Amino acid sequence: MEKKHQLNSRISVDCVILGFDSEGLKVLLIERNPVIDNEFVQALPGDLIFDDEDLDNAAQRVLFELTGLKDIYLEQIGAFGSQERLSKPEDRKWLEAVRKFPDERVITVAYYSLVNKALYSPQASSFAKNAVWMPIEDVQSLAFDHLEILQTGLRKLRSKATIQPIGFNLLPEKFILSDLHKLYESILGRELDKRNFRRKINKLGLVESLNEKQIGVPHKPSYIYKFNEENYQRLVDEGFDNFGF
Amino acid sequence: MEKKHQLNSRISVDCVILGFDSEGLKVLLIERNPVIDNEFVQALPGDLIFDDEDLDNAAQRVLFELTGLKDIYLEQIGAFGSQERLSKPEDRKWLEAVRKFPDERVITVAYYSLVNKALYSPQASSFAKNAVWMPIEDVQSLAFDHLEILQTGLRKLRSKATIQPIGFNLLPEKFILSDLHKLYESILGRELDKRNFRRKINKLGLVESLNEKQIGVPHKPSYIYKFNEENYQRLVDEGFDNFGF
DNA sequence: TTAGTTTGCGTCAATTTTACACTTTGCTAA
DNA sequence: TTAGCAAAGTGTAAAATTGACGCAAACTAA
Repeated sequence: MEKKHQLNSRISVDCVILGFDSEGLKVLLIERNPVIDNEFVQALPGDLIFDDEDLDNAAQRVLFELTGLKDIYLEQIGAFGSQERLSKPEDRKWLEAVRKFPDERVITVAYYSLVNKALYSPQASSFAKNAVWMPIEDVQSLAFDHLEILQTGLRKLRSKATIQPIGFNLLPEKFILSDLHKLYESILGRELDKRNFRRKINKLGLVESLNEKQIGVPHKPSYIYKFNEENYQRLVDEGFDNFGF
Repeated sequence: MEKKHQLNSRISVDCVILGFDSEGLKVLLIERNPVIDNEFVQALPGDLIFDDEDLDNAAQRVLFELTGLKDIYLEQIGAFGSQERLSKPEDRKWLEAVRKFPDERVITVAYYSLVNKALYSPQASSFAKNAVWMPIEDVQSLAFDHLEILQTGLRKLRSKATIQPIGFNLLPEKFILSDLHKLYESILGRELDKRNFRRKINKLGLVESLNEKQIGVPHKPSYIYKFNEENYQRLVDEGFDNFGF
């Protein structure tokens, strides 16, 4: 049997940044500078890491360099290392245009986050021509294996949302219950009965009512709520249920 | 600002192989050939990948080369890429003894599996001097950041076990309910009421009774069961609950 | 004043959870 | 043969949770 070699590879990071607003879930994509014609290939923000930075820092840095987004809590999705992940023709051309060693194998470590879209205005820079929020249901094709990464990230988010509360960073400090309701429906991708939803939220003590109401809305105004930090944190730590079996 | 470089790194894989038997959960560790004195450092089985193999294959290969274990279903835990992960003095010495470029940064991708310990007899080879099953509660220190990897793997397993049935690959084809009961107690690390446990298993249709009993046991013999493949698979696909909220 | 819209309850039946103890069966040792 | 051990196997009642519902209240805009 022939002796194989343990050669070097490069490591990159890719970020699945999901943004929530009243229209649903969107994902932050960059459009690469076209190397041929007017081909705008969309991709997750991602790039090679430096040799002297931790993975987590690299993800933060790369995200910032490409989109201007800063101080985002990123959670690892996993590593993607298929040999063919860079071999689509349009990707090859782009790599040849921008990389010193376009043939070198790259293994990527993906991260994700879910943010309150209203708080962030991405600004494309570096090799990103544009940075756009794309409704997840409209995403058709992405560079490299980024579609697979996106789907894995979404699955991870959904699974996480059924175990832990979500929303602290996603809603403004003061919000109404139907915002939270919509958030959960968006994430889980299905309808949840309003009354049962509210009952559960109340039982968990996840939110507390401020004594304020909406004003100027053309319907019965809602009370305004904030998260109960103590209970929220407890549920993050313990999870909703530890058997579920 | 100084221009940083995107240098090469090496990629390794590490395997957290958990084995279940009547005594509880154990983890498969290798002991490296000592480079000084009689220092037997324990480590997860792991090594650098080749440049022409997928991560998943690399994990299979490395596990086989070090321990002889083959055809094990491995699930990714994630990537571990801290800069200091190789910098403990005893690890440095070992790397200097066995690696061509001991200073090069290595990012590792970890995998885990839970197997029926009785079916596998690890045989150390390559740079592994010994391969041993170690009760997880006895693991004190491991090479590199392997303790952190082990803990992350355990957390992942526990979380998975509350969402999906577990046991198909862990118990022999025919087993008794108290085996399954012990399995769940081992994984979750807490007691489960026998009657409630059995009721739930029955309701889910996870197992079906063969018309056989244990023989030769010094107590009332149990009926022998097998998994109901159909229901088992359905629960793997659907999970126990998809809101849990 | 009315129509339109969303909020914010509340209830009932069905299911699930939790806590808890005793009898049965077969073997073993006296 | 018998007594004792060890694990198997079973039932029930109270409490909590779920799921599927409908309707009145509050506010604006026309």
